[in-house]
Amino acid sequence: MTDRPFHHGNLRAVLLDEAVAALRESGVEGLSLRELARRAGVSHGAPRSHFVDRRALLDALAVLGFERLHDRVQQAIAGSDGLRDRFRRVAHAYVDFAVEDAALMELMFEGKAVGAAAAEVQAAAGTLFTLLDSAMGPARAGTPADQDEGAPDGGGHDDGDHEGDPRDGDPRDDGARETFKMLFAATMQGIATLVVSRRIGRTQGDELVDAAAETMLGSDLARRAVSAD
Amino acid sequence: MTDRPFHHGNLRAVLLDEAVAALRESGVEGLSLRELARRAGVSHGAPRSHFVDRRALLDALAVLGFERLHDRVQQAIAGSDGLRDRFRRVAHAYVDFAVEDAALMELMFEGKAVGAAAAEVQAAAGTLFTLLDSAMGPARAGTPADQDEGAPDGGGHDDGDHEGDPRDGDPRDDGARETFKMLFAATMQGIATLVVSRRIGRTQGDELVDAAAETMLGSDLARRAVSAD
DNA sequence: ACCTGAACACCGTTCAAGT
DNA sequence: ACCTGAACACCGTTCAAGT
Repeated sequence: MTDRPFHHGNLRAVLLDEAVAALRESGVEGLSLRELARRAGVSHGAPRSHFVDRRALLDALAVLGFERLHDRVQQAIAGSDGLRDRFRRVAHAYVDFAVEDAALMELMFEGKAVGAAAAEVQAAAGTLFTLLDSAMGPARAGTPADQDEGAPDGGGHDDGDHEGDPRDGDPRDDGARETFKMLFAATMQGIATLVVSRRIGRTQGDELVDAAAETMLGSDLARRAVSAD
Repeated sequence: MTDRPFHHGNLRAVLLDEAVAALRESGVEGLSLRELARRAGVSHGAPRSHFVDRRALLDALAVLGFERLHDRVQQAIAGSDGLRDRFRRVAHAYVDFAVEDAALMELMFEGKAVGAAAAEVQAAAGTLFTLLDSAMGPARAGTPADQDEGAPDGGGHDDGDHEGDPRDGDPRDDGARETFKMLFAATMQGIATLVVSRRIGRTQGDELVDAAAETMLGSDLARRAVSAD
């Protein structure tokens, strides 16, 4: 209809959408700000108004990626019936997303963001991990399991400094929950990597997801970390 | 000593070494052929004699990466005592390598190589996976477990076409072995990714490796796939 | 506030020319 | 066989100028 296509108030959103598509076509290395500007019908300097540099765009894409994955996992949870089924569905949703948007996933787990952008990415990741936590069934009373929202540093030591009594039953319970959750994310991430790198086929990947889900749910760790509804 | 540094017969090796160092400093995106040429003291066109383009260099680096990881795993196996200890040491060696040389690892599992280069990378990966297989203890008699050396394609269906008798005991045994091995690689890969992306700390990563090793060794899958020495 | 377009430094790739 | 150096197209980034 109009002569000059769009690029009015929503250039930022257009660029991000175009970027997601470009990522699927040619990966992170093939992602060019100038090419994006061309696709959006603006001059090569225009993106600068919304992203100070290429890194800023990449960081915004990482945040967007975590949001989309969060939605996918949420849908998987919504359409599930019981702990076992839920666990399996979430696992498949996670790996499917990681395989379909491999380049986006790469940006989400690059860890190259710095400063405020890094905090935003970590926050988006934290929201996803909190959702994964909720998929593990209700947490122990008094342990809301949200200690992963804070700083990305820490040292990994979280024992022996907040209980006055050395024997207050199950002192490592939310530690197990945290471990289980991260092990889940790591395993699904890794399976996706094997598929993307063609080390295994897609159907073999699906079988691996099922095997992993079974193994994890049947483990000693699960007994301490996961609870039925 | 000499005025013009080196670059005589071994420019290819020099470029690869320089590239590994550059990868550690500035990642895959920061790797530039011209910069490498400068570091090696040759003109920017010189690398062309050894690598037809940037992709060829990246593929060569992937192969080199698999060889180095293979060596690390082999050392871990050599210095271990018993199945459990061996398993744990290999796991840590794998993750340590992946964290220290994250950018190299990225190249190893990108899956962007094409043609002959892709076959070379797959072959190098196959050698590593065969070693991982051997770390799982002796295989069943008559199943040398080397069906992962072939083409990277397949469809994932490997049942019901080579046994004349439908009930020849443990028909899925080496299937379990394959699954276990790939699940191992996937899990360690994923843990490394979480560390690199700063989603977890290094010490937390080490704890995850131990938890994963324990969970995997104690699984039903392990009972079918792994054998004591 | 947002976009244009020239300018600059850097890059990968190609190729004739040297040794 | 291996390397040089000019040439070309592309890129990210900066910035004065427009609206």
